[in-house]
Amino acid sequence: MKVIFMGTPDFSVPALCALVEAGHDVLAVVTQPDKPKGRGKEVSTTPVKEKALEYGIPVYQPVKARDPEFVKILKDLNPDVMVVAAFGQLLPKSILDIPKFGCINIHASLLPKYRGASPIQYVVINGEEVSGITTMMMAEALDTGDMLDQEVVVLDKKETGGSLHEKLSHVGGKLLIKTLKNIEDGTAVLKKQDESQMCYVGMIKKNMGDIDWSMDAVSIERLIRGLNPWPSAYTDWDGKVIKLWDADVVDQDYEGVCGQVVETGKDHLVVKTGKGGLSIKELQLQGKKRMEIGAFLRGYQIENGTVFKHM
RNA sequence: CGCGGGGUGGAGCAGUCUGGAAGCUCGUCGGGCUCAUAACCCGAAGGUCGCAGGUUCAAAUCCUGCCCCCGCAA
Repeated sequence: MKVIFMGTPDFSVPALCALVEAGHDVLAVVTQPDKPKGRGKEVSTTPVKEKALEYGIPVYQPVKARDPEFVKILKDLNPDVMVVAAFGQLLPKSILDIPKFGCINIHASLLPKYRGASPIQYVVINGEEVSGITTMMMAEALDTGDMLDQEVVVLDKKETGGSLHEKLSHVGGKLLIKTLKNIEDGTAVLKKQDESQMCYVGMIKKNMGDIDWSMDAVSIERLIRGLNPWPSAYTDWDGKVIKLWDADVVDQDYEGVCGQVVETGKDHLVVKTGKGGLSIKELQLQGKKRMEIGAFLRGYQIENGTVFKHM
C-alpha cells in the first residue's frame, strides 16, 4: 500500500522499518522539526528522520501539521493509508480524512486503558502486570478511535520504562503489518473502546522523579523502574543530586525518619521509606557515571543516619 | 561559543588551590587463624596520574591545545 508515516522518537522507528521490510510503498515520512539539543546545543534530528534518510524516503518536518499548505502536500501524495506512531502533534480532521483507508495509530497500551502521552512509564509506575500495543483508527479526540488489533505483553518483575519501551516498539511494528494486511484484505474488524474502562495519563514531568520518601517502598521502587532511563528518579544527598537506577524493596520496618539511611554495609545501603525499606542497588551521583552500590560505597562514606531529602 | 562536574594500579575515591617520595576503601594472588567463612591477621603483585606540548632543578599538581565520560538546561 502507499503509506505516509508519521512518527518522531525511537519508539516509532521499528514501525517504519517494519513498513519498509514488508514491502509497503512509503511515500513520505513526517516528523517533528530539528531542534537544538544536547550538551553543546547542537541541532539534532529525530530518530525517525535518521532512519528515513537511510531508506532514502522524503522527509517532511512541519512545525504545524495542520497548516493548510502542508495538508495539501499530504493530499497530493494521495496515500492509501497514514500510519501514526508517537508523532507528537494532534492531527486535524482535514488530515485524518485524506487517505482512503484512514489514519492508523499505534498506541503503546491496551486501550481503552492508558490513553495519553506516557502509557509506557505509567504502566510500570502503577505496577501493572500486563500491557501491550493497540492499533486503531484515529479519531479527532486523542486515542479514542475504534480499535483494530491488540497484542498483550507481560511485564517482567524488573521491567523498566526503557525495557518495556523496547519490547513494545517492536511489537508495534509487527502488529502494524498485521493490521495493514487485514485492512487491505478487507478482513479488519473495528471494535469500539469501552469508555467505562478508559483512563488517561499525561506527559511525564521531570520533577515526578523527585522521590518522596514518605511513600511506601513498593511505590518508590516502581517509580524508579518506570522513570528509568528517562527522566529518572532522584533524591538529594547533601546538596548533590543522586539518581537511583535500581533498588529492591525490603519488607521490614525501621526506626527513624523517612529518607534516612538505616542500614549500611560493604555493598548495601537501605533507606527507610513510609512503609518498609529500600535497598539501593545502582545509583549515579551528579557528574558521575552510574555505578553499583558496592562501587559507590568504596569511594564515598555514607554513615547510618544520613538523610536523603526531597529536593 | 548555554551552565557545571570528572578522567589517578582491576573498581570507587583522596591528593591538584599552597609543585618536591603514588595515598584510602575494596578486589586479585600467596600465607596464617578457624570446624568453617564473604570474618579476622600478615605479606605481595599491579599505575605512561586521559593525550600532546610548555614552564621548572623538579609537574598528578602550574600554563596551552586536544580527546573522552557525566549532571543541568533545552
